[in-house]
Amino acid sequence: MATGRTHRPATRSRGIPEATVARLPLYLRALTALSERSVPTVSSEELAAAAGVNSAKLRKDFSYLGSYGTRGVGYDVEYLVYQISRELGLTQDWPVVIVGIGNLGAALANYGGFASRGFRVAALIDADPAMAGKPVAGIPVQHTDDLERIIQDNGVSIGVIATPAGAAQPVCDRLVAAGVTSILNFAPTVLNVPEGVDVRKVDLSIELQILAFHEQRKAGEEAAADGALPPAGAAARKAAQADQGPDGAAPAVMPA
Amino acid sequence: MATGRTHRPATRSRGIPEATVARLPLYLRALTALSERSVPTVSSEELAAAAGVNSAKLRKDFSYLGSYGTRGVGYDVEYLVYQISRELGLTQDWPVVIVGIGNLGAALANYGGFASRGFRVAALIDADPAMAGKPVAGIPVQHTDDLERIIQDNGVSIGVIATPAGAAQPVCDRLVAAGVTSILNFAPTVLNVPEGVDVRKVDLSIELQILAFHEQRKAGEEAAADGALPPAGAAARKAAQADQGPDGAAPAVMPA
DNA sequence: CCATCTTTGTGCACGCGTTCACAAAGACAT
DNA sequence: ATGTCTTTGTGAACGCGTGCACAAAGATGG
Repeated sequence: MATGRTHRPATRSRGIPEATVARLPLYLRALTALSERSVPTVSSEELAAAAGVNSAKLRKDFSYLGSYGTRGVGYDVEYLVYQISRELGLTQDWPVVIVGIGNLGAALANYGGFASRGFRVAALIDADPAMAGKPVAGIPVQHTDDLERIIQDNGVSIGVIATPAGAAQPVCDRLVAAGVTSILNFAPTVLNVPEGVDVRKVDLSIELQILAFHEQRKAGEEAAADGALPPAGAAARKAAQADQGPDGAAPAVMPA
Repeated sequence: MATGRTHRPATRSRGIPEATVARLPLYLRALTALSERSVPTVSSEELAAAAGVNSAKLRKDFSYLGSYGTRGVGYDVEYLVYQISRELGLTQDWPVVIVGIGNLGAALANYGGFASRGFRVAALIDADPAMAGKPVAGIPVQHTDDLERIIQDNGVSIGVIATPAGAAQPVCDRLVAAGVTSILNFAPTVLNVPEGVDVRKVDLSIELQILAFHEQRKAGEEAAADGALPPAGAAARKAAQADQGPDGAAPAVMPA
């Protein structure tokens, strides 16, 4: 989403599909685990199983990066770790700022997964003056007033927004104006950004709602499949006590 | 992902595309905002802008749910809120358990977005005996030993995993065995689940790595576009001080 | 009642992503 | 050196999702 590139203009057309890019971190994680166990090589079948994807897909993904495998043997784990890291830009250091140090922001600051792969929490920023100076995860919180200076001083190009929904867009605008070109948004809002700025969003509520949709359908199907077979899961138990099936006649509001 | 349904077997083939389902919560959020402002109707164009999608896509999405619009006028906001809520299964109550009450788990428990839409945190579960009984977000933490009983007693079908990576799969197995059929996974691991169980994953590290990829490419393109135009953003500043371009000759490890 | 104007609903074409299936490539044993 | 066996890399077909563009539908004004 929000991958607003018009084309592959010049610079060499090594266009790696977006879907592939999204899987590279998955492969990298699996490979890192193998590396720690000192496994020298791995086949596409094994690695695909570890990453939870189809092996043909994995091979095609790697083919976009170049031919790094050896037929009859597989892939050299260490070499592949390096190649993927380089492709993802993880061989360099990425200073990151987190804006909005509430429950979620603090949890993110404490999250170990950040530092593990080239990402470094350069600063924590919050609008609450009472928070200023207070250390979270060993880093003192700074006030929003200094946002622009902080971005500039640290050469930050990746920002994480963990503010309430209402504050997200203004914060986003200021981050972008200060030079941030990639944003990870945890606030439940659609962010408007100029071309050239990438936004990825993480929304817990949306994920749950998608799960609820499938859950409801499972319950509906089980209920529709007659009461012959006894309900086994909690979903069936739930469906039994649900007042309204998934496709009942509209009970509440009706338009004019 | 992990939408392991073989087909639409029977029950009526009202197959709503997965991509559409993923957007429904987005529409619902925008519509709820309109509803709170007492806006009676909205056109596909306006709503699409608010949700950040193409208007044709929005209309097609709604067409899967039925014909709820009025040509020349638009959509009735209240009616649409109800229809989407019903389709997503949000007219009923979904008890949810959160397993793993560390930084992230606690933040999730405190997150207001849960309760807002039919989701209720039924229980918090952690493996640390020292946590047992301690209230988080007003809910006492219970020990992992009681996991099965808690699931059963509360009729839980949706579980949230916020444990360390190593604990995720065992916890997942126990949740599924106890009747949970939908899992939201925050642990950085691939979860193996039997057919019929849906898993959605949220991985902060992966999102950042995807951003880093695009960020690196932007920096590379800017650098390749000659030094004619002065570097404007922080990314360009960063690229200038980066030791290695995105496509330099392999410097470190090399395979045999 | 008719004409006009707005907005929906959708047929169609296009592009991306996935998967199968297989030929080419190389390791390894004899 | 040669044959066999494993595994990669990819051509090709298919299906899904997206967006254009337009006809149908209904509201609205005269």
